Amino acid sequence: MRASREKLCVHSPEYSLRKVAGKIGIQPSYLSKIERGLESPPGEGTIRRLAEILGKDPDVLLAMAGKVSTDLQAIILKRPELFARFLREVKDLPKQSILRVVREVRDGNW
Amino acid sequence: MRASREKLCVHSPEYSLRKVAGKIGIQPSYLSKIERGLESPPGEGTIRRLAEILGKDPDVLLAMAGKVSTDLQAIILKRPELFARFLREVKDLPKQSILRVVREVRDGNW
DNA sequence: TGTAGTGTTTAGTAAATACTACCCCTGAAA
DNA sequence: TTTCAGGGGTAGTATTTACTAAACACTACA
Repeated sequence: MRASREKLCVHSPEYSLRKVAGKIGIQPSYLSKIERGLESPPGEGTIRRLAEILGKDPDVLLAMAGKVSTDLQAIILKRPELFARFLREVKDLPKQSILRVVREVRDGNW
Repeated sequence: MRASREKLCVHSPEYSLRKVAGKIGIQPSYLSKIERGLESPPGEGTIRRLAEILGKDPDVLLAMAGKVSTDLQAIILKRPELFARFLREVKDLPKQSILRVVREVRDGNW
């Protein structure tokens, strides 16, 4: 994650630790510790703002922090039996099968 | 949730507040407050033990507490892009469609 | 030589989470 | 009539989460 920021920083000083920390509304010292893994990862909001600035997928960044987005949690919480079963059944399937299912379902080819 | 326990309690004194609290390893006063909604819901472990004793689906009890089981979270965290997309695409589908997907996928009709 | 910018260190904190420990009152059975 | 199981009340606590604030050290450059 540090690497992402530093790559951007080479091209523009807008991505220095202090600038980025300022933009996402945290202290530079805190961001420094997060990047070096000395501090447990920040909250969801902070991770999302960071993802946006770095141009990363928020779900992936959240996953790196061991967190599941609250909107995904809300989806599961609305129908817990259904989605619990769903996830446990498809969890080991190859990506292709799952994507195919998503596509078929979404396009209504039933 | 209180109702579940009390229903069982009518038939057997094994389900009194004290007995149940003892079995799941918490103080009776704590269980009392949880049942009356005076206390924020307990941790996942406690909810799971309670679900087992009351014969309830742990995923449903966890959902009532606003929590998603850590094993489901782990499934998402392993492939966050895939499952995030998946959940957002199927979230509004009727139960029947989703169950059908589960069945098709599980039975390997592909 | 100073000053502007870089990342880092140290110390601390407010709020939430997940409880424990102990005491109280009531109503039915012994 | 006491005793004991039932539920309830009050207060406190350890741990975790998600940070802040202030000072420190290094580099470059003007």
